Amino acid sequence: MTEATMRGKQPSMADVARAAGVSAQTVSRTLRDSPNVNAETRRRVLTAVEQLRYRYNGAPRLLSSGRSFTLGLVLLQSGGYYSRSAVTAGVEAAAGQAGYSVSIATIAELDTAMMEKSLLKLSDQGVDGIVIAVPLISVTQRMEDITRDIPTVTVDGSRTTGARVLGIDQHEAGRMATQHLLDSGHRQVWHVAGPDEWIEARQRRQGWQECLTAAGIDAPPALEGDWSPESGYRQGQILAMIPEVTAIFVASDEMAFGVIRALRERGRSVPADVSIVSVDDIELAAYCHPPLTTVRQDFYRSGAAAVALLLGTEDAGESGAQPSLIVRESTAAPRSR
Amino acid sequence: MTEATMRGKQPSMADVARAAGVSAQTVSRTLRDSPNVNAETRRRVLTAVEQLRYRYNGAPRLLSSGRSFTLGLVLLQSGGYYSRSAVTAGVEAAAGQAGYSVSIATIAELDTAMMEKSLLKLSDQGVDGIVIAVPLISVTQRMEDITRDIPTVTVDGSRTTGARVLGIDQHEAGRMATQHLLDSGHRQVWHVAGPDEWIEARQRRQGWQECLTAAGIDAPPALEGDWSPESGYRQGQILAMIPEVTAIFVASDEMAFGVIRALRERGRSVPADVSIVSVDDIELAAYCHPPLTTVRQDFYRSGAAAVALLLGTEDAGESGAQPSLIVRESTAAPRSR
DNA sequence: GCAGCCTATGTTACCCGTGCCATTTCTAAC
DNA sequence: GTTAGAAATGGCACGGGTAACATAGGCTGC
Repeated sequence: MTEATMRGKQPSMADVARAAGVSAQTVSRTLRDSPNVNAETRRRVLTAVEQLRYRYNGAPRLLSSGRSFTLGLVLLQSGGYYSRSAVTAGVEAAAGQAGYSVSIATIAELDTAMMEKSLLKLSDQGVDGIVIAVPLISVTQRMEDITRDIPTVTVDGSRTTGARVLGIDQHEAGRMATQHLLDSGHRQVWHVAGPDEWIEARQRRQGWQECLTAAGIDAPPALEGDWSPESGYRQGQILAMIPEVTAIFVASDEMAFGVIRALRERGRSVPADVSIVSVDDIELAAYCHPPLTTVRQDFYRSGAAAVALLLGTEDAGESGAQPSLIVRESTAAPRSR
Repeated sequence: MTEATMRGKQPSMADVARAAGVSAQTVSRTLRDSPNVNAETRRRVLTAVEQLRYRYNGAPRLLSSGRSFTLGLVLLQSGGYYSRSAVTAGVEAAAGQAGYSVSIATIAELDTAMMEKSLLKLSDQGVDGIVIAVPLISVTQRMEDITRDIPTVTVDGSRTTGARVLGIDQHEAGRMATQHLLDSGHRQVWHVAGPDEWIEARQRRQGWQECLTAAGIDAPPALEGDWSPESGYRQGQILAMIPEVTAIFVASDEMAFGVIRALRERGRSVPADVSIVSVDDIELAAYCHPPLTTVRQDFYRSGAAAVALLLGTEDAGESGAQPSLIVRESTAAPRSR
């Protein structure tokens, strides 16, 4: 029958304090697990919280301390579903552990204008830090301006200044994939790369290139997709027309699906005629036909590591998990001529 | 050289007011396009805003309004990567349009305890509404308690009370898939269902069952997977051993990958020996071997519709898009005996 | 018995945009 | 010239959690 009960308003800490017969400060301390609260008092407070259905309100803290205990996560809407999910889960888990919540901003396309908008949106929300899981290489001045005051970590991307970058060793992934094909007896390895804007695509390509160079092989021109299976299909159609192609390193599992389909349609069998190695090890990689030989990466861990870096809680520098080659049936020795 | 400039802090309206030689109230009015502001004053204010790089701070308004303008989104960490991404994007887009931000809570497993924890976490964050994209049928009293004060919408799930449910017509999806197989000449259709806890799995199974019943066929027992390709593989191994199986309706594309692999390993070809229809139309469905005949659903739209429902901004009840059958190569007429 | 310290709790001020009301200046109408 | 009203602007309080400081007991050690 109190006023607070009658009105539609949410109860405040003051209401709880009144009900429990303590001060608001004590309520605050209780809810934040501050050490100096008597067990009996705590119990009374928690009972009052329960009864009044009190819900914490973060706005005042944001107002006075400037900290929201919220991290922003920028994601690309399409493509790379699997890796994105894993990164998201990793970010959220690590953030949650540290008492932070995660606010998302998805961008429809990889485009600096949308990127700016997302960053601005998160910035307006007062996030304490930003994890960018969209590895855009070109960075505008405006983006720099927005993130100047907010700690920012880019998962596997590149920023010109200020922001830190968490690198998974994509270079090594490219090298491993290529080396496996060479070890299987192939004399040349072709490559379907991701978009050149993505630093992980670049690194994988560099790993491929350098591995070939180290083996004394001139790398053929790389073909470029956009991570979608459809783009893999298009590049695969081209590769299917080149008779000497016997081994292809594809920059993602999803594109590899497209490449394999194109090859099959042109009568080139995998792995009998052409061997394929890709990167990601998505769940479906083991269940398609043929099961994909691929380089696995731990995206969950990357996401968690990004948060650790942001919050300065990382235990050590060894945050990035090493890639590992999973050999399945999409690779074989080349047909002897 | 003013204090505000020296400190790392963001400038406030008061700083702008000082710089422009007006009161904070006038700055507020100017920025909100209030009518009663002199043109010359407005110009001075805007100049000061520009110079000080003032950026609006929403926290005080949140404080006064008691609303956080944040929605919570509960997601399952594993499985159904594609649909989850699409739902997320839809939710975030619709929320963003309405001026809301989206805070995520992922749960590792489909489990009521984790669910409660997630809801509690979002509740503690003071979200204005919750979208549950984890369609758990069993709902605990505690969950009801937590969400009593927060508008909640479950995408494709079921809640006992209070919370609203946004249904895609999964029933129809199951019916369409089954009917297509019957139309192709099959006399019997087997089914690999999703977990019974998921209402969408139940509905799809019901659609399958009723379609068979309507055709005067006794439905065989349904096999149950957990949405993962691996679970599809296990059920597929069983079905491969039953000679009379010529047509299978699989409740998700990802499980269908597993089923096909199991059939292939037992020497049963798709679609020559066994036809497969699944649901989702993930991007990879068109690029595997054989390309999947599947029922497409618009998850993005579901996510957006959920937010509309939550915010009461929905234009009409026709929020859920109808499923549509995409015929590819995993279905064919049964081998004539 | 008192200094010294720790524990438990209360009091006050602050964060900053905005609603409400007060005040000033100017114009219009009689 | 006086009054009514509009336009432009300022002053003040409010919202709710929390840092910082203040206060009141209780305990230890000599």
